[in-house]
Amino acid sequence: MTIKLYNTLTQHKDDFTPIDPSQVTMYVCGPTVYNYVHIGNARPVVIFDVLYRLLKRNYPNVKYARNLTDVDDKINKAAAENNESIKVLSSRFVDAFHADMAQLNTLAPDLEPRATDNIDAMIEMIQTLINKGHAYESAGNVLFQVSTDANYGKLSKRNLDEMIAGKRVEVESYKKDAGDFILWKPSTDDLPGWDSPWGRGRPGWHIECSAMINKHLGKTIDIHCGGQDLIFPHHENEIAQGTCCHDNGSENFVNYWMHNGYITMNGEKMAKSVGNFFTVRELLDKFPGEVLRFALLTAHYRSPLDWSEETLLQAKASLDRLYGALRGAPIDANDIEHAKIDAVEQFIKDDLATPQALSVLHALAGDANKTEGEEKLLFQKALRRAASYLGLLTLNADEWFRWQPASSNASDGLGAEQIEALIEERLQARKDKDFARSDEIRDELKEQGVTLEDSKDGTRWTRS
RNA sequence: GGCGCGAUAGCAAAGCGGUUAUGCACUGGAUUGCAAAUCCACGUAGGCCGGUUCGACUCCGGCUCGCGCCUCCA
Repeated sequence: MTIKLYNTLTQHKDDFTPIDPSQVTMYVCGPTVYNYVHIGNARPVVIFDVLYRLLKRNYPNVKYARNLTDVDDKINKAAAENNESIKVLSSRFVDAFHADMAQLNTLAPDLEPRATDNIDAMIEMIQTLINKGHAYESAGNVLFQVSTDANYGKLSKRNLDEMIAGKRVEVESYKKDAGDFILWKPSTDDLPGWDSPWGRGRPGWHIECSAMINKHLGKTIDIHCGGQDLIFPHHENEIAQGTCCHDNGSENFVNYWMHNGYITMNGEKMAKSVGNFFTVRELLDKFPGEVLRFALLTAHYRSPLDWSEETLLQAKASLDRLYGALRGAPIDANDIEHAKIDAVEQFIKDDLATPQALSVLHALAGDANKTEGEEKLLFQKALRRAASYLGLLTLNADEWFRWQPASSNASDGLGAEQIEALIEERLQARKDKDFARSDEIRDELKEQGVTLEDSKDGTRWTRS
C-alpha cells in the first residue's frame, strides 16, 4: 500500500508521491525558544517523528528540517527581563527542548536551522518580493501585499473579502490592506537587530520558515507539518512568500500540508496564553517519557486529545501490559518478519493511524503471553520490531518496571540490593512455610512502592 | 459575521453500509500457600429528528450541544 496522508490543501487523504523519491523533504514548525515546551507543543514533534520514521523506512533519503525560532518579541521581552542576550536565553531553552524531546524518544531532525543564522536568506527573499511587486515599505516596515497574490487563502480556505470583513482584523495605518503582514520591522537600539536595506531591524515571524525552506530544502518541498493553529495566518503567509518570490508564483511551495489537532484540558485548547498547560519537563518528573509518547499516540493525530492524570495512567497501564509480554526478550529484533509487523506498517501508512497500530501491539503481546519458548520469542521480537515503528518499547522489561523519576535520590526508598535481600529472606520464609513472615515482607515492600510477583522462574519485583 | 472540526459503551479510543476494534475498569473461572502477572469467559455503544437502502454507528438533510481558527499560539 502506498502512503496516504491527509492534506489540508486538498482536504482529502491523498496518496503520497514525492517530488523526487531519492530525496524526500519534510519540514516541521519548531518551537519559539523562550521557555519550556508544554505537552501540546510536543504533540507535533512526536506525531511527525512517527512520519519521519515511516518515510525513512520507505525512501532511501529523507531530509527532515525543524526550525528554531530564536528571535521574536516574546524572546526579546524575556531576555530583557532577565538582563541577558537573546542568544543566551534561547540557547538555554534549545538545550532544554532537545533534552525533553530526547526523553520522548524522538529522532533528531537532519537540519535544525535557527532564525538568527538565516537572516541573510530572509533579507534576500524580502528584497525579491519587493522587486516583484509583492511587498512594499511603509513607515520603516516592509509588508507583504496580500492582494498581489491571486492564490492567497488557498490553504485556509479564506478569501480577502472575508478577511477584511472580519471584525477582528485591526487595520494599522501603515498597511495598504488589512490582510498585509510584516516581513521586516525596525528595531530600536535596545532591541536585537540586523542591518538591512531598510535599516536596522528584525524579521517578521512568517518569513523565517519560507526563507529557510528555500535555502535548505528547495523551492518546493514534499511535506510541511505543524499544529492546526498555524494554518492561518502562519502557513498561509508562508505559501504567499514562498510562491511569490519565484517565477510567477504558480508553483507549489509545499505539496502536502499536515496539521495535528490540539491537546486540550477539560475540552479547551491547551495554550501558554491561557495558562492551562503542563510542561513536558514537569510531566517527566512523574512519568517515563515513553508514557507521554504513548499517550500522544493513543488518539489519531488530527483529533483533539484531552490531557489529564487519567490519560497518563491509562497509557502507563497499557505499556505495563506490553512490557509484561517482553520479559526476557532481547532488545534487538531487526531480523524478524511477521504479518502483524506488516499490519502495523499498513496502519501507519494510512495517515498515521496510530490507535489501530497500537491495537496490533496488544494483539502481539497476547500472542507472546500465550506461547512458550521459540514461538514466544518470535512474538516478542515481532512486538519489539512493530513497536519500534512507533518509537516504543525500547527498554528492557526490568528497566521499564523499575523506572524511577530522575529527581528521586538514591536515598529515597529502597535500593535494589535491599530489595533483593528482602526477597531472599522471604524466599527462605516460604521454604519454611512461614507465610506470615513472607506476607509481611511483601506488604512492607508494597508500602515502599515495590511489588513482588512469584513465578516458576523465581520472584521478580517492580516499582509502581 | 466568515471558515472548519467533533458528538461511540463506566473511562480512553478506532475502523466499517450487513461478521469481535483495542486497552483500562468491572464480574466469573483457571493458576497461586495467599497474592501479583498471565490465560479463558463476559458488554448489540454510537447526541436528537427525518431521509436513502433489503439493511446505517457508518451515506444525505435538519436540529441540539461542544470545540477551534479569523490576534501570539503546536
